[in-house]
Amino acid sequence: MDPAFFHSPAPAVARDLIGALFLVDGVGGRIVETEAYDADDPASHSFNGPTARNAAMFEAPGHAYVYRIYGLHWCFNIVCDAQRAGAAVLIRALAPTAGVDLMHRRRDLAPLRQLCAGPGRLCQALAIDDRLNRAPVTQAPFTLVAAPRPATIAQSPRIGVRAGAETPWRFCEAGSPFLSRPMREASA
DNA sequence: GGCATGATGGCCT
DNA sequence: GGCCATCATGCCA
Repeated sequence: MDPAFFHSPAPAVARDLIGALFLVDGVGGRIVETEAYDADDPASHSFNGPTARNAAMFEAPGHAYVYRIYGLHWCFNIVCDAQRAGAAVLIRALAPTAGVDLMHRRRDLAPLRQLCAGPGRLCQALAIDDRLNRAPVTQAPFTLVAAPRPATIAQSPRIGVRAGAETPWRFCEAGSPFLSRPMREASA
């Protein structure tokens, strides 16, 4: 994928990544769930400016930002927005397509639907940790290929955030069984 | 199905 | 000391 893909603001990149193929060392699948964050966003790690932890968010678009959450899980983001620093897209869930057996073993034999259904789970399945922080996602060991056709996108507030809880910057492939949580009903 | 809780690190006030 | 962009497990229904 061309680095220019990541030059747009975070919500646009988050939307456009739905359906893209994402692999680490040939293991992974199609992206079915993302969330956008930027520096004006009180839910974002970049909201209060650069720190040692979030330094990768201020790299050029197309770099990885990997951080540890709750002391034990990893979360994987891609820096975006060529106009303003501190924006990134969190990859939250994949539909597994490649290296399913290996992911199954790494995930302690979790069922297929839960192999990559959540930011911590997909990092475990793809063996992502802080060694990949600040690495360019346009190069090995990453493979990132744009979606062959536009997916049907559903949109909702983000999961697990308090500040900015109303901002609808979660993007999902509508109807996918591999989401971290079902899309909230947009009732009548 | 829902809800409560523990694990556990780094950053914040 | 409290708060997290989380997950697995246990209990109860």
